Amino acid sequence: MLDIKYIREHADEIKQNNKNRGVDVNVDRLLDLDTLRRDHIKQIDELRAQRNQSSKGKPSKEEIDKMRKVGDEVQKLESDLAKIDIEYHELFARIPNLTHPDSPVGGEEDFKVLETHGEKPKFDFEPKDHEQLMLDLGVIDFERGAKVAASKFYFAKADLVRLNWALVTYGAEMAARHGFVLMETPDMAKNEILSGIGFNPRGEEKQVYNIADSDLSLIGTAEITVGGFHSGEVLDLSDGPKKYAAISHCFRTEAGAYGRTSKGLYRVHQFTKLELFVFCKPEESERYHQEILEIEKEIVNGLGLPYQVIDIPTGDLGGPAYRKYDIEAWMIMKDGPASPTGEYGEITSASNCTDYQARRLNIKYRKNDGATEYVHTLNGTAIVTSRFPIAIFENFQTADGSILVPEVLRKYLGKERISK
RNA sequence: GGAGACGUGCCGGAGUGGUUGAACGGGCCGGUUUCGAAAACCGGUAAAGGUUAACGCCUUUCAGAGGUUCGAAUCCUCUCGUCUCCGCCA
Repeated sequence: MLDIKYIREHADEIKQNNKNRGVDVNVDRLLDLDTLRRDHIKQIDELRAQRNQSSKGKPSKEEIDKMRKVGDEVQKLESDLAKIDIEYHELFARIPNLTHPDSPVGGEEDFKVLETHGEKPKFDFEPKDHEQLMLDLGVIDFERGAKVAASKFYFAKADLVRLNWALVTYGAEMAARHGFVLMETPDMAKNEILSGIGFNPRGEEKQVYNIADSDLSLIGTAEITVGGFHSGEVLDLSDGPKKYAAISHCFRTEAGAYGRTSKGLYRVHQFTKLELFVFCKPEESERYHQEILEIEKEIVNGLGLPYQVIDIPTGDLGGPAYRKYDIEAWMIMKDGPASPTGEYGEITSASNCTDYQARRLNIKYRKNDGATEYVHTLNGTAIVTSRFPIAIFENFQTADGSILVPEVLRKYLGKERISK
């Protein structure tokens, strides 16, 4: 959510920004509704003031009659206002965040490569993709995942489980070293928290599973629960920002995603993720955005994966992000392009959401002068237990079909090679 | 899951239909006093929205939503949460 005052005063900028982001919202209609809305509020306030004036003492019969009429009028205006509010909020919620001036303008394929690290592997044998490798090693079972739950669910087994745990532990220790407080969160959240973070819990574009007979949904990322953690609070940031590394299961319907890269583990309905989240002062958010990216790079560097860092273009930022960096690891992905380059697949994503989420979730901090102001929120992936293993299996496979475990994981995994 | 109690400001805690944004106490901030401090005394201490050039004025908010009423923190309904007891369980 943006500041309606800002939209009023910068309508043209907002329209251009929406266009860059590929979002079609009728800004003029929103501003009309805003005017109408304020007009109604003004009238209601005036009538209420009248009524309050008369209710100070015990009113006479005539006064009661008069006040009854005022009351009716207020009620009518309020019901009109309620209707206006619905459309107003519906439009307002669809306006995306402002955009960093350096974000490349364009669609999904117009990303900018900022950095490239590591050497792509050279195999002196025919390399396999992760699905084949995992099936051969007996560490994954998609068929039974489909039997028990649905297609695109899976059972991880044996050393894949150990690898997942090792990755999470490795990532968590790295995050903790950087001052992030470790957290396990609920795997469900109220729909109002989902929308506050920018997920749409209902409607055609929804990406989440709803829980029947309740106001809850399964979370698509711990970003939702950690963001909600401080909702409605005024934070004390005098000792620095609030930094959390939160682990949760993540559930995604991936509706409409078929046909995109869907081989193996790349796009599944459930995975586990360690998410970094920061609540900070507005002037610090660009700095912590860099810090999150640096930690992600440290994690991926430690694993020895070849990767590139990309600056996400305006058309692919989603609603809440002001700027977003993804790390894409080199992958085989024989089945189709993981990213538009055809060679790299997203394994992490770091977003600066400025005050967009904080406004909706009402998260502020107290400034030195005692006033309050919305915080900035940032989030980034530390570890994901689906795409990290993809990259590890595909990059570190050997001629006999076994997988060389990255050095940093060996102490957690207890072995240096995953083999039959 | 069953039975009961409760949910008021930064905190404790009054308040059962009409100057109650809310007594009283604590905390915090400012001042007086003091060489300084403590104590004492005095004053201040919410947020959101509307309006205004500004001072200010107005509206809303006593868990949340809805209802009754000319008028609700106070009455009614539902939801959420907390506590106690029972059951169940990791």
